Amino acid sequence: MLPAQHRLRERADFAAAIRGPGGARSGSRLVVVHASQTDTRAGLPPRVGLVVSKAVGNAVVRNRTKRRLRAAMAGRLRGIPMGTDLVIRANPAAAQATFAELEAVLDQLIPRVTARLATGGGGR
RNA sequence: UGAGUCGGCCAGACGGUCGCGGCGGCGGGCACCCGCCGACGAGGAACGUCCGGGCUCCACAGGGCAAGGUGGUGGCUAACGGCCACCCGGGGCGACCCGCGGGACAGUGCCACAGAGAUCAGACCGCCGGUCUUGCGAGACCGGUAAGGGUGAAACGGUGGUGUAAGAGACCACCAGCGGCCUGGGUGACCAGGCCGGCUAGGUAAACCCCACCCGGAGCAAGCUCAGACAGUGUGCGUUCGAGGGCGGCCCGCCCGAGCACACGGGUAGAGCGCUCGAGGCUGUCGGCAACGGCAGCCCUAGAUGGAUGGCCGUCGCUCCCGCGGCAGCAAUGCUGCGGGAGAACAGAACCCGGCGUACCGGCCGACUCAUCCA
Repeated sequence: MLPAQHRLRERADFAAAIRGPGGARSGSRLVVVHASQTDTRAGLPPRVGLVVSKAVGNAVVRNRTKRRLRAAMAGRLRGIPMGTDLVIRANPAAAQATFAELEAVLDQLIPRVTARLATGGGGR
């Protein structure tokens, strides 16, 4: 688990990051990254939430996938702007990916969504 | 040594590094939070949610019906559809294994195809007797017959005899099976033996049904406490002659009872408790064939809530494959050394226990059976 201040835990926050106004999204074969920024959280630490559905695998596979994504994100929190909420959604292919592959795809996708937020825009 | 049966256990190990959860301690601080240290932190099935309980709420959890479940006997247990022992039936040379194992003389239904006939059965062929015809080979009609053939999963006991025109439990002996009685053994299911009877009875209850026994309902989003939010309006019924409610159905009884139902509109779903000390685990001992129980000592062993118990790296061990060697052997093959490669299952607590069922790479230990060899 991530430190408590970096955890996204309310259902409403998940919905806002995935579907809310002013959100950005970028995806690949392994994962999809959603991001949003709201004025009420300006200056607060970034938060991350994970979505791993049953399509990914059984409980053991889902747990392992979440733990790897969580471990990969723990070292990348510094690179995320203050006040940003991120939701990482795992695709079924993520279950077979190695840790290095997951790290590579996150390094590619996270700068892309945060840049889209900065340009004021909902890059869909 | 080979083949096999049963039972139990394990579920890679160690180290480094970066993290997480609740708990305890210390400090900053004392609203809330942060830092450091310490021990602890998934399974044999945590799984499926198929049974049984505890616990919580429904006033008590009452009677009957319906529905549902269970089904050899005795025991164990909080309880069970579980477990143990035994009985009966079946399989195996054996260790042992398998059985949804009450009732088909309470009633109803069904039994395809084949076959002449399928449950108050049935004369197709055959066998026997009589009458008639005759070309003396036989044929037709009437009657008797269930011993033989043929069909079928199943054809109204089996073998031998008496008997007869031919036959038949028509009669007799023995055997099988059925019913009744008696004696002995066992708590019992049942077993052993004797006598008598009528001579013979199909299967299916996982079809309806009958019998005996069990069962109130809902579930931790149970339930309790606190905090917070909003906004009511209209219609109908009713206040001991009573609406409505009592958590899946119906009736009776009992209880609560001043609000309830419907339509439109509005709001909330946050925190804490429940939440882990329990039919608890381990060891020893006693009783019991055993399941299990009694006693004594020691131990405390996950409690998350977008959901912790992990991510990454290294070393060693295990299994399999390939290559090159060594030893034993006629050979198949077995053991072993080095190098390279691959693999490591099924699966993740969510109130807690007792079971069942299902999934699973492999490894270890013990008891026993059969065959062969040696002594």
